[in-house]
Formats: sequence, C-alpha cells, structure tokens
Amino acid sequence: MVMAAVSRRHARLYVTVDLVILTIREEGLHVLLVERGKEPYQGQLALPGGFLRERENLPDAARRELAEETGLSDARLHLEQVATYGDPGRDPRDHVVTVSYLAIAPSLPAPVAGSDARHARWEPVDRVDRLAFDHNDVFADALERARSKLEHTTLATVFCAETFTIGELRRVYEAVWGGPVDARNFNRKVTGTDGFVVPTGETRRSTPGRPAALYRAGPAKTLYPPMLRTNIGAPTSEWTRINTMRA
Amino acid sequence: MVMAAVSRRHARLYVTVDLVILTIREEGLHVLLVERGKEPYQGQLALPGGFLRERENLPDAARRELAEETGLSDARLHLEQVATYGDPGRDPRDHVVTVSYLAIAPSLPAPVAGSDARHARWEPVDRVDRLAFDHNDVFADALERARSKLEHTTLATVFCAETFTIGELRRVYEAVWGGPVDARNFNRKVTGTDGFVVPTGETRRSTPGRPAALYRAGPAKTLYPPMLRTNIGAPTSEWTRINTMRA
DNA sequence: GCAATAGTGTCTTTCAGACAGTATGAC
DNA sequence: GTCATACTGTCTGAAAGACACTATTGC
Repeated sequence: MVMAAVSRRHARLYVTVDLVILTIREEGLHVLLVERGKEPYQGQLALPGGFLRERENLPDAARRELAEETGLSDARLHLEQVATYGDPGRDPRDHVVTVSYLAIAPSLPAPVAGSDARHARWEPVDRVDRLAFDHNDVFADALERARSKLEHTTLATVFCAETFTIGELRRVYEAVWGGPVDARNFNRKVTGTDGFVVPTGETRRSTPGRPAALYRAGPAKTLYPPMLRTNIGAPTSEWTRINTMRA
Repeated sequence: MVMAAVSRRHARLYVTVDLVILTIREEGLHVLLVERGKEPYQGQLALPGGFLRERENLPDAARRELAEETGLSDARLHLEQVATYGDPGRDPRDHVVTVSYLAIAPSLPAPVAGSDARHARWEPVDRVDRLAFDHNDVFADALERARSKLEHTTLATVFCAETFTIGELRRVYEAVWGGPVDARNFNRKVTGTDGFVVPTGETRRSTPGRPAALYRAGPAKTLYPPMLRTNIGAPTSEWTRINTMRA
C-alpha cells in the first residue's frame, strides 16, 4: 500500500475509454486484444481503447473506438458501461481515468474486418493472462458483468446471428458461463419465457441430425424469474477442454 | 438531439465524484442533498460531491467527500461505484466527467454531524424532484442499484446498527423497495439463509409488545437464491402514505 | 440399420406466496 | 383482561434440477 501525497489541487486529466469486446467463435468465448506498439508495456497485450475527445460523449467515444477496431457499427450490437478506473498509478506516464465498456457482438465471419488487424486478435477468455496496465481487472469486471447479465436478461441473443437455433443459444450460455447447461431444462426455460425467442417457422438443416427450428430474438429484455447459474464455477479445465475439443 | 462538433483533440478535463448517500430515518429512505450556493443552479438541490484531486484515488475521493458531508468515516459503511456520466453539456460551464458512488449508512442519531449542515439535508427519496445538472439520472441509477443489491446480497444489514431485530431489517427492505414485505415469509428467508444473520442471544424490550431477538450481520455476502422483489412496483402512494403515517 | 443432433415428458425437490394462529411483553 | 408487537406453522403452486425417451435427418 503506497501512500502517495494527495495534492489539494483539482486534477485535470485525460479520460480514456477501454473496450471489452466479446464474441463467440467456434472454440468458445473470445475477447478482442491488441498488441501495444509503444511504451509503456510495449509488445504486451491490452484492451482496445482510446482517448475521449473534446465535446465528445462517453458512449460515442466507445462506439467510435469499437468501429475503428472491429468495423462494426450500430447494427445488432450491445454496448454498456461497466466501471471506471482512476488509480493515479495505473498508467506510469500520467494520471489517466478510464471508463470501461462491455461490447457484445455476434459471431463474426471475418476475424476483424476493416481494421488494423495486424495488431488486433481474438483471444479465448480463459487464455487471457498478463494484460497491460490494470486491464486484467477491467477485463475480469466486464466478463463478470456479462455472465451476470445472462442470468437476468435476454442479452445472450446478441451473441447470435439474426436467426438462431435453441442449441446455438444454449452454447452461448455454456461459452460465457464456462460450464455445461442441461439442454432439456434450457429449452423449457427459453421457450416458456414469454418474449425471449419467437419461432420463425423455418428450420436449419445441417450435418447429421434432425433439422433445428429457427428463432429470432423476442421483445423481452429481462428474465423473470432469472436463469441462475448454480453450480457453474470457474471453467474447470476439465469441461473446457472436452468442449473445446468437440467444437 | 443536439449535434455538437467533436474535436479531434484529446480532452483534458476535470473529474468529480458525486455521492448518493442513503440512510433510513423514522419515516423511510432518505438521501443526502445539498443546496447549491452559487451558479449554475444556484439555490437548487444537488447531490454532494467534489473534484478529484491530483494523485488521488477515486474511492479515496469518495470517502473524503463523504467524511466532509456527513462526518462518517470507515466504520460499518458501504461505498460502491455506480456509473460515470460524461455528457459534454451536463455542466454548462465546462466538460466535466463525474463518477457516482452509492453510500449506505446506518440510521444516524444526529442528522448531519460535524459538517456544513447549514446547506445539507436529508430528503425522502420519493420527494426528490428537480435536482441540478443531471443529478436526477445519477440519483435514479444509484437508487436502482441499491434496490437491486438488496435482492442478491446481504447489504441491507449495513442500514442497521451493530445489532438489530428481524423486524428492523424487514423495515429496511420495505423502505428501500417502497412496498410492504410479508413478515412471516421474510423471517423464514432471513433466518433460513446460512450466514445472513446470527443471533446474539439478547433481546430488545421496547414499548408494548413481545421483546424481539437481536441479531448481528453474518459472514454471508450474497443471497442464493436471491430474494426477489416481485409484485413490488413503484411506491404506490397508497402504501407509502399509510406507512409514512404509521412510522 | 447406425450415428448424430433436436425436441418432449415426467418425477422430485426446493422455495416463494398466502394465509392463521400462538407467544410475550406493557398497561 | 386489552393492545401491540414478535414469532411459528401449514398449505399451495411455480419452477428448477434430474433424469429417459422419442423424432428427424445423413450415411
């Protein structure tokens, strides 16, 4: 615990917006990370982000950064503020306050479209290790927010394409929560909750197996009662490994 | 919707910390408000707050402001960050970013001890009307955070004194949620949840009626399963009025 | 037929909601 | 005794957890 001298002067500082962009790829839940090109923490991985500009809104800044990094704009995209980090020592150069945003995107066919893909990449969330600055905390807080929101809201549909199967939606929950979810009880809950999903009438035929009915996101935004993630702890390497292999 | 020109320059701004300090007084849930002594919004009510200082932490700034306004320090006090507001137009003078904190204090015998009580006062939450800046939003978000946290955590004990009765704890829920809670089901839930409250063995004798057993806060921090506030809508003036009269 | 995925049905247990009744004090 | 508050007990219904079985495709 370092006791820094606190000045009496009002601080005038830079504000940045950092993004925790989550998506689901074949092998599970991923987060977008960038490799830092300059000091400090040169060469280390960090969350994408940037400075708030003069006369700019916080959500606008987040959307701008998101577009710069992924090429994604408004369409079917979730963006929510998570927390703010203002430790004087979190950036060795200067006192910088950062506001973190959680972004959730549907599975992207292209990896990182129309961006500086040279230094940006999707990383499996359970491989995230030593990020620059205090980004480990920022990331952990945002991930927990996402996990929690799946319990109380219909947010999971944002991870999916326009239309999706119940199985795909269930795999979203499994990927985010990091554990298996009973398919039968999940079906009951999802189809039984008014406005969660609405059937399109179409089906999707794929490799062996019965074709699955297609749905799209319903008007409901909250889940009452919630779908609680009991007994699903940290991704036990056991389940994660098995599931990673199968997928 | 005003479209302000966004500069390309990085903004260098003042950061403030605003506090939503909740406590329960005889007549229900109250929030601490201050009357502004100067422009803008002179004479209007606002949330207490102040500027972040150089080399100062956000939580430290919040604690400092809290001590200045209420005289309360660490002891048995909940403080948590809620959200950050950065609209360029939220302060007419300058672009100021504010981080809001929710503070929860036990019932204070003295109103506002050791502070500039001249301009500070406790206001019933359902009488909060037209606050300065965007403080209506800030307040609403923090209040909703408190209401939600009572569902999933044991936070309600922070509103109480060191020892308390189940009835007192129930009145905390009723005050925060703004509706009646069934005493019998509440007792079952609270005493049946491991680590929520622990009996002290003592009782408290008061005016007519059987003495109530005293408890203190247990080690549990979360409630699983949660205690959901179903069927408790906005404080229907009906219940609020009745309860306000009785108390 | 087999393999693989999709979907339905049932039993049990936990727990919230909705009640009525008993207990212990002050007066 | 009355009044007021504290506490316990029971019934019911909603819903989650834990199972096994049927259905529809490709091969």
